[in-house]
Amino acid sequence: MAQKVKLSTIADALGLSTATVSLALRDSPLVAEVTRERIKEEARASGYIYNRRAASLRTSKSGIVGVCVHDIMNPFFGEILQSIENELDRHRQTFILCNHYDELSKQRAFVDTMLQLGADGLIMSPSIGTPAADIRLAEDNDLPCVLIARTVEGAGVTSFRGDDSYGMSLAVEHLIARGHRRIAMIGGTELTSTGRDREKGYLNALAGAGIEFRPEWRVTGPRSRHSGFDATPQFLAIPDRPTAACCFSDLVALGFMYGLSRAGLRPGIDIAVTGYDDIDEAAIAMPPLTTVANGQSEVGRRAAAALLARLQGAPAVDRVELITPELKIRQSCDFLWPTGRQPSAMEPA
Amino acid sequence: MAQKVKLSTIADALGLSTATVSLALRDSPLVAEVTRERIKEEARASGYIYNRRAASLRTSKSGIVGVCVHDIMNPFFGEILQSIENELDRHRQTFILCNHYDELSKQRAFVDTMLQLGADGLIMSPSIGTPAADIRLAEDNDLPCVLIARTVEGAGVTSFRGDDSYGMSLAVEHLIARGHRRIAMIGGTELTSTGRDREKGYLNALAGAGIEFRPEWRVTGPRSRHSGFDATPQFLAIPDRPTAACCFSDLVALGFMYGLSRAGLRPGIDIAVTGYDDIDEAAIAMPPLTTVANGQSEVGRRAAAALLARLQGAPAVDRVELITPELKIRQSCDFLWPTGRQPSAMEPA
DNA sequence: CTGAAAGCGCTTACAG
DNA sequence: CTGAAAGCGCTTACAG
Repeated sequence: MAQKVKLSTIADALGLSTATVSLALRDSPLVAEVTRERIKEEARASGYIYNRRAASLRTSKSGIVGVCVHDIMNPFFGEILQSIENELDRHRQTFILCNHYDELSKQRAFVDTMLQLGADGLIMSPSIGTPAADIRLAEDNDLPCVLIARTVEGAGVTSFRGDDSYGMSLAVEHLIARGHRRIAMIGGTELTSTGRDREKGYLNALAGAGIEFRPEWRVTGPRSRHSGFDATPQFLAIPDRPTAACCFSDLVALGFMYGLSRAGLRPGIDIAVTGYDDIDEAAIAMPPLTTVANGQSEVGRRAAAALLARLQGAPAVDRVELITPELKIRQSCDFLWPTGRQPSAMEPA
Repeated sequence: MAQKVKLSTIADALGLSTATVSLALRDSPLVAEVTRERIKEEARASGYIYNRRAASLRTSKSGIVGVCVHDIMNPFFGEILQSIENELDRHRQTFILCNHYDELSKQRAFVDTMLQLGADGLIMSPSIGTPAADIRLAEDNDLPCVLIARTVEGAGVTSFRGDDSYGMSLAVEHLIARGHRRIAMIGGTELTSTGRDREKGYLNALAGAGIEFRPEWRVTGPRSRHSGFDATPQFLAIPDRPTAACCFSDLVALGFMYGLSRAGLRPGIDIAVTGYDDIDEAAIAMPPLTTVANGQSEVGRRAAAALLARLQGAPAVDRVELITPELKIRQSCDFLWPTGRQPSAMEPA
């Protein structure tokens, strides 16, 4: 390329002013149809590239929405992200993605960048340890925020997520209804609202059935497939071994089932297992995973819509919007292997 | 917040010029130590936010590197992205991520945005159907590109990827060495260099062992876990059924193994299976997946390093840098189930 | 060591 | 319907 072409290049070539060119390129009816077409043609022919920094500096709108989550690779977020992206696309907002891996420093670097770039809004699944002040800092600097999946107390913004406590109780009640009395819960942490709420649901369901919870049933920590796998030995070592395990997420359940198989146990037969999220894989897994649909695309859609409303000037509202989860019964709590042989789930391993 | 604070706000408060403030904030030795500290303190106290658009407009450097791949949720890319991010972080470049889902229009929108934002560079796994001209457009507008995972002929830039043909031949030769003569290949498409090269490796290995390829062995298409699962019936319907399948990727293999189990067949026993990529899950899967390590973190690291060199002024070079893959033998080609029972892989289903 | 001034490429009142 | 001019918030020579 010879010289960078800018508005004035086009204006000069056509004997017009930059004002007219600027207006025409943005389809302003103020510019005569013919002029507009000549301008667009010239822009195309000269390889003009719109300088968004300059425009944004002038207008203080950037057309950018930042989206930041802790685990981009988790299919749970995949679905949320896709529905956010759809919604944003339709409003011609550019979607900028970030994976903070639950590292506060990474999240802060991203929020800073968004601030410096003059992003119009932010959607995030807040990192473990996010202080409310971090959210308020963004809000105070004209960067409207909407939260997904997790809640930050006192942040003063809306967060969209599934009703984790209710959802987990659905899974545990299902297990209880199938005759299980010793039920472990694998994964999740006190450090997130998700972990706390799902544990609450587990405990509530147990209490509701008059089952006395034993602390050794609670295996905290795992939030990924691999750590679900790694938790298996700890589960197997629980005295008076539970016959069932409700897992923090599908990923944890899937890894845990691998671990069970590795130990010579048959998930769904020797040990009943439930997941959480109902990711795509749950339905094709072996055994197909009984889980809780978490409404991810609704979370994404509504979060994006809420942010878009904020961009139009709607005020921040301090509220959590709960999406009602739904139990998906498949076969991981009572599985008939294709060979035709089906021992009872209660049969000792 | 009352008023937006900018350089001049700080300058006025301290009785200095914006030039001095600007210099001080960027740690210029031109500014006296004491002055610098006073300025930084004032910036902190007043909640100053650096306006990157303004700076970037002035300097025509943005500190942004765009990264665009077709499947962010694939752990294969997860590892690449993480190593790119590490490398970029160390050079204080902001990493902006995009998932183009193999849709050319999404990729184009992203490249456009990067151009308009004045990004410094671009790393991408080009979408199916990317014309070389798309890459050249970016390069011609001062946006240096480096490709990963896939190659675009004639683009004139460097691409980093595994030696797919060699890698696949490793997997197939392993199968052949274990006695298999009827070997299917599941997944991948002619539309990407990856698909073409892996198929080439499969065909070469067959030919090298004097095995005559039969067209019905080639099940094209699947590139995800779910489509690998869905391909199972087609595989099972192949006349004179193959005893083994080499899969296009680990994800395809994992889905295919689910499909096999669903059909009452035992992966690793009734049908030998290989994957490709060696994602984290391969080692914990049941059966543990024999696969080909594809050097993803090296791909990421080297691609980032190459881009960084371009940002320093290194010229574009038209070359493909092949990372040598490595066979990882686990048990999916010869599996001993924990129950102790181990039928031959050749035994009819 | 610090300051005054120009300029990056847009858009937006304001005139005409 | 079109143009002249100011200004968004920085940084960079250039002076002093």
